[in-house]
Amino acid sequence: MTIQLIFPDGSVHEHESGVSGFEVAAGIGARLAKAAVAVRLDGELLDLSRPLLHGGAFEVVTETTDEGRHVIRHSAAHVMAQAVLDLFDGATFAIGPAITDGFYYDFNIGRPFDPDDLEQVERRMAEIVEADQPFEREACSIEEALALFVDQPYKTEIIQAVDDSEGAGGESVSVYRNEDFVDLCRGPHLPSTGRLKAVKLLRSAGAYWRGDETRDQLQRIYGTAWESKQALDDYLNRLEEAERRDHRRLGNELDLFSFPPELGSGLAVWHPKGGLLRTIIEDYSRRTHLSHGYEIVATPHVAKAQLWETSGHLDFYAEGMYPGMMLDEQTEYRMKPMNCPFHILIFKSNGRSYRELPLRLFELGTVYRYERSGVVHGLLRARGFTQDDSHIFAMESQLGDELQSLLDFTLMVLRDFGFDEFEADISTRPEKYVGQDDAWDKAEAALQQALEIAGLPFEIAEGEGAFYGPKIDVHVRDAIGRRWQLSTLQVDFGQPENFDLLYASAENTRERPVMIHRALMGSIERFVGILVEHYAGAFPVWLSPVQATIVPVADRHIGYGREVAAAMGEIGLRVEVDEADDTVGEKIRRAITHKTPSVLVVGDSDVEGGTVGLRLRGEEHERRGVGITAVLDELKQMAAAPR
RNA sequence: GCCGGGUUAGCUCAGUCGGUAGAGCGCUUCUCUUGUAAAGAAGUGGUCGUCGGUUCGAUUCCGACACCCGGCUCCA
Repeated sequence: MTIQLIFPDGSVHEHESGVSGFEVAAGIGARLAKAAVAVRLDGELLDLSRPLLHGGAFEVVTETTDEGRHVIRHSAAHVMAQAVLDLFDGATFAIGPAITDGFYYDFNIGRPFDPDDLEQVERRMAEIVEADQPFEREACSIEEALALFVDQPYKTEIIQAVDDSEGAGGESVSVYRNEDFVDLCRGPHLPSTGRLKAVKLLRSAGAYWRGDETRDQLQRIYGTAWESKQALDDYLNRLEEAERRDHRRLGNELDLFSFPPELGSGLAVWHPKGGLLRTIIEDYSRRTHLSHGYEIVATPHVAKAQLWETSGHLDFYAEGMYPGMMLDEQTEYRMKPMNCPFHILIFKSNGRSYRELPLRLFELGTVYRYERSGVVHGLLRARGFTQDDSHIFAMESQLGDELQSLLDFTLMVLRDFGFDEFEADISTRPEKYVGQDDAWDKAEAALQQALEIAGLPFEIAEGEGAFYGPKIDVHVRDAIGRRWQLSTLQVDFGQPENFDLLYASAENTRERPVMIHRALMGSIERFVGILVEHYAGAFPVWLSPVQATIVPVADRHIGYGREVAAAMGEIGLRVEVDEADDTVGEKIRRAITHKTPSVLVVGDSDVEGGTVGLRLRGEEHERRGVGITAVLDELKQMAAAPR
């Protein structure tokens, strides 16, 4: 009996039924066979050794693809589990998937791993790889599997749940064996452990069984595995690059901000250069909101607890709020975790007409959220931060148009800050929700349509919406490909209800408006953190706190340097004169390490000719003797804000 | 909040098997007056995170707390 395999190029090839994926790959080419780690038949990934029993779309999965690396990492996870079970008596193991750029496995060895343990595990893994043990797949019944893993409570639980993602599902499960190690696994795996060429364990950490904090705390070991030593090194270099970009490190080196322990966890102070950077960003934000139909408001940082009861925050998110303060006898006050109730009260301060809608209230509003102690992370997750927050009050009929222009505005802002790769999520109605079904339907459709018109790729996160409305989250990719969630556009049917918001319609009836909560940068703190990492601290000129450093060659050139600085300051450039008693080389080095976009060296010939030596970031050579007017023009142009 | 690791000079870090500490950079001063990524010299700088315990003696050992780091969980 023969089967027909359809290759990716559309060609059809006949093979004997039962032929292995490896044999097919070898028939195509020796190099392909060597690089193969698995095959895909009609969408299903199979081991190279697996007999192919039916025809269909066929593809060889090679080691340099994401899927191929996934197979490598999954096999590496198995070898790690094998090593741990070899080394630690009574060790139990839970799950060990491949993840982006690596893999992990969760264990219980009755104590945490220490760094020496990891080295030992890594050495044992190397021995297993050296032994080149074949991975062998077996199908077994649930009963057989339970007997096989009788000493393994986590495996037993998985088998009993017949978890489709772990075993084959249904009546039987698959296991993989190499030597005396056996693990429950769907596969596929490499043909043998010897195919692992570049594996490294990275760290261990606690993790809950099934991700549930009420269940066992397991010990997770993270590792990474690649198709070659070179690819592993490249990855490790990328990790180092990410570390070099870490906003906490750069924030310190560039003197932008700090987190004094005296203030408490998650609370930043902004140093002069960071304060300037923030102000530039905030000014941009106010400017663009004003030119896009928003009105700026300002609101306090605390309010009566009663307000948060009306808004529902105390019901749902009390544990995320700072505790109350008792003032004026019996009145409790709370720090604000959100700005919306304040903006709502501004809406309510007047009777509103449909003619005023959509009413867009904007504020750089500072909020305080009591983040759990283990989660604060520099500027990216702080306890006090400022949102570029707006609440839009609109008629339901305006929702579609409003969301669409809002999305345009959002993308404009993100592009202005140097992001040009976007992805979005639409989060739809959860199980418990407020508002009418048809209103939800319309809002979800409006969100989706806005994304389609803007041409953004998006995914639908079913049931992930807040109870009060659906939302769009916009993610960007940074300069080294990392994904960050920035903007959120959120429809709210709940708060207008809670606060009994009304407007007078054209027919002079009282109607309930719909609200949109939205933040584009999200939090200014977090946005700055992401910008620091995106630009590795080397901000575009318009954002640089210091746009030019003037370096006098000798003391006698300081006066001229100051004149040049004054001329630059007059056209709005931010300039410093480095008057320190250092050599020219040292001063230039300092300016460069501080990521100043332009360095202007002034010496005898410049004083004489009214020129400077101009060194721009990114240009290979400096330019000598450039006339002042030309420099001013050039820098002014470079420093122009996007709008 | 949970698990693990950590906290020594402004920064990055070494060190003390319990007898109160060191480097590089920075900073200050002096000399040099410099032309495109580190001139030379001399200084300065630490309640060894906080509080308690053990001890003749604690920066070192133990405990609690604070803060940081890596994960988990959470993220209106």
